[in-house]
Amino acid sequence: MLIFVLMLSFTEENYLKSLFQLTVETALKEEAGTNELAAHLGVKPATANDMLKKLKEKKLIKYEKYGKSSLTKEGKKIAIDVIRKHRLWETFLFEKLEFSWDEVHEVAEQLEHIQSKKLIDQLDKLLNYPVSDPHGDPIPNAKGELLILHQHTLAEELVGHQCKMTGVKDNSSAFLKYVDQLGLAINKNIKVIARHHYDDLIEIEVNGKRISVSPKFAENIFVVCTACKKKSKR
Amino acid sequence: MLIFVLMLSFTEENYLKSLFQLTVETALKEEAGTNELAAHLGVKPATANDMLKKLKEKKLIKYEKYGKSSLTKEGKKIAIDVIRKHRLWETFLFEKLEFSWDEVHEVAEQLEHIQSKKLIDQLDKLLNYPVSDPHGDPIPNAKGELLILHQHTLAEELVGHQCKMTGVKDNSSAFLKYVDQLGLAINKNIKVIARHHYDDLIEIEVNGKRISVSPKFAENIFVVCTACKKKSKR
DNA sequence: TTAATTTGTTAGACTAGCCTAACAATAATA
DNA sequence: TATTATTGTTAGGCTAGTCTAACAAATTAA
Ligand SMILES: [Mn+2]
Ligand SMILES: [Mn+2]
Ligand SMILES: [Mn+2]
Ligand SMILES: [Mn+2]
Repeated sequence: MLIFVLMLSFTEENYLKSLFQLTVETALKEEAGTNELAAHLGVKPATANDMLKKLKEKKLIKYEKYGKSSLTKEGKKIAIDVIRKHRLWETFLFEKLEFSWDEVHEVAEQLEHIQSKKLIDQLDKLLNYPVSDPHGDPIPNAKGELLILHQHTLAEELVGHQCKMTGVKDNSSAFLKYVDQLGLAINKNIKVIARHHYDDLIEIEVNGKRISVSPKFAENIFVVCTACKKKSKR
Repeated sequence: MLIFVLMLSFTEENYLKSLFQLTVETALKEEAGTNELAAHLGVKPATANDMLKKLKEKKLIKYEKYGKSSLTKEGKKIAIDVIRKHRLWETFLFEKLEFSWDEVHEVAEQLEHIQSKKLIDQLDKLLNYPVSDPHGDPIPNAKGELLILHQHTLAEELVGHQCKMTGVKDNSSAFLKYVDQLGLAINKNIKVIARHHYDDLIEIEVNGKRISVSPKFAENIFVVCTACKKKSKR
């Protein structure tokens, strides 16, 4: 019996990953538009359009002319696998190779395309089956199961509430370094002191010190409210 | 001041590596032919010819129409860097991820193209600055210095001499598994018992047992003679 | 030293992945 | 509803890397 292994290029894998991130992972919608996808990947719509046809041909996405696109079951499986590899590599770089959390993403973008089941499973084992990466994002397990839980952001937190930082939305090096600078980090306790309506700054207390952050900043910090403990889905 | 980083494709890196392996590393010659290089890379001569022109343009090789090719200083530097990455990754897979020596090469072929100086230097540190890979091949250091020492092969060893296995020439999985099967491994002591001229088999003693190996097999086993201790260059 | 063989080159074609420019369909708005 | 803006598609072109087929140069053998 001949097993057919659908070998995808780096580019194809990246399209599937992007589509996943624009739909399933943010759970806000089931499908994404061509321009949106192109923008997310940093290519022109015409380019994305070609690839959408190709991925449809390979039965990895659902796509109809002038319609939005979504992943098929098979496409989703591949996207999750790429994300698993990305996050395990980020964790490896952070835990074992002394990388800081703002340095890991760029290198993981390359490493996520290495093809070797044994490699990734052994890496998982070496890291002791981590459940989240250095940015607080959940790592899919070997079966492709991914915990998708909606964390709310600091921007949505109520005044007076105590919460704990669980992750970041923006993964850019610039943002992450800024977070470091302010003394924030995953698992830090944050108390929302006040919202200044004059300039929309949010005053918080962290490490026993008071600082003010912008709404843009606060929207990129995931927190879990230690007070109201309410469950939610991402 | 703008620093020009010559970004090479996987393919270009592979051509430089191949050229290095056909020339410098085996020290038998300074230059390689187009057909020879093409065969080593598994492409057609016409394809290699195109790339040779391109690499000449980039000043990474010396090449003249109808002539042999050789690496420039810059080309050599890049080739050694790729080889360093390849062998460090092989060592990592072997030492940290429970890969066997016949499994590492294939994955290292992919990993050797990842671009990150920090990654490779930290990997080197994690592995405690290894000097040779699982196949006994020398690992270039961070400065690009590569120990090129000629080891002779079991096929050249004299009858009656005692020697120690130091590496393998053939890195194929098939060969390496065969070596395992016969109870041979790096650092094993081997005594050459006899040469059977009838069928050219070489009888050796290893692990207290006598076995016979073919000339083809013996030519792919590097040894150092423990008796005659003579120095030599590869 | 001519002929045969080997080695290397050129021309032309193909695919993947990207682009721009022109256009078509859909959605938003007046 | 008609107009405008947005979104998506097509056509055609580019580069990198590969191929085949035809040919040219260099080497080897007769
Ligand atoms: Mn990342
Ligand atoms: Mn991450
Ligand atoms: Mn190898
Ligand atoms: Mn090796």
